Amino acid sequence: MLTVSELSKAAQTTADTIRHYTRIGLLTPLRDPSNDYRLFSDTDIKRVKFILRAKGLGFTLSDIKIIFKHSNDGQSPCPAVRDIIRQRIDENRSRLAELNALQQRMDKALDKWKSMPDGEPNGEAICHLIESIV
Amino acid sequence: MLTVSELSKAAQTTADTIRHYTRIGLLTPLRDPSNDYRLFSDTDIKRVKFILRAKGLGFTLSDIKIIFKHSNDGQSPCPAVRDIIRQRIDENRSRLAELNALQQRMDKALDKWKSMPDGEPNGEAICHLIESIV
DNA sequence: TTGCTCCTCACGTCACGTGAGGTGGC
DNA sequence: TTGCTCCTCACGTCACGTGAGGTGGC
Repeated sequence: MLTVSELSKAAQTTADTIRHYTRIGLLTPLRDPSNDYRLFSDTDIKRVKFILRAKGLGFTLSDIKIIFKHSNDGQSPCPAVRDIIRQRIDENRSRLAELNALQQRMDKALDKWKSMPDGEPNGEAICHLIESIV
Repeated sequence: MLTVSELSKAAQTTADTIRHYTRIGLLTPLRDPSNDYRLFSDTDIKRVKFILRAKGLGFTLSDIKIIFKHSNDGQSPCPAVRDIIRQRIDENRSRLAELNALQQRMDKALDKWKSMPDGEPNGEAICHLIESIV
């Protein structure tokens, strides 16, 4: 049996993360009756490593909850896993497009501002640099 | 004088957003004593448009608060604006790098999984698709 | 009475991180 | 007593969105 910090070391994460996963039901440790410490099994090491790996592939904790549920119910989680990652890929593509567009706007602005003086505040503008951008 | 929804229309946003900006102190409307409605001025239209424009350049609401503070104190906000956008550009660059790396991992995984069958749950693996990824 | 806009809490989002205050065994 | 690990709240993060429950004038 492992304590919170032992598990966190074995799975290469923090104790607070382990507590968080316990809080939201991704882990269900036993409790030591004498001091209420969480008691994890070796299987929990696998579970945490699985969680971290899935997160690295873009799965959210709630996605992972669904995967665990299928698996606990004796169903193959694989079809769901394929579906979910397709969604996450689409979302990430949109996010990337947004951030790329933002990056261009920022670069353009900073470049334009190089040739502009700092303005003193007046009734007309709050900051003419920002207001000069379309 | 404008109500919440009138201002939101004039500035092309939602009434809830206007209420939010009021809550956090970016806007400080007067109040109608008879019904406690927020009362905005024409200057507030400019302010909200400024907020939306700055957000579009990657400034956070708390950045914008700082800009407003400088401007209200009679100082030019321009030097701060240049500093802040450089930070936001750096942050966005890191974020983009992360998301690009994630996109590659996801694409690679989905591609690899095309040639792999769905596995039935067993004691060994939770989902062998995910566990097959380094 | 109905319909419309306004109001104020206060919670939810995502995945934790961070105090604050307290416990148990060496 | 000191030091270490553990525990449980409960709030903060970012920018709102969303009920729930109530008001005021046509």
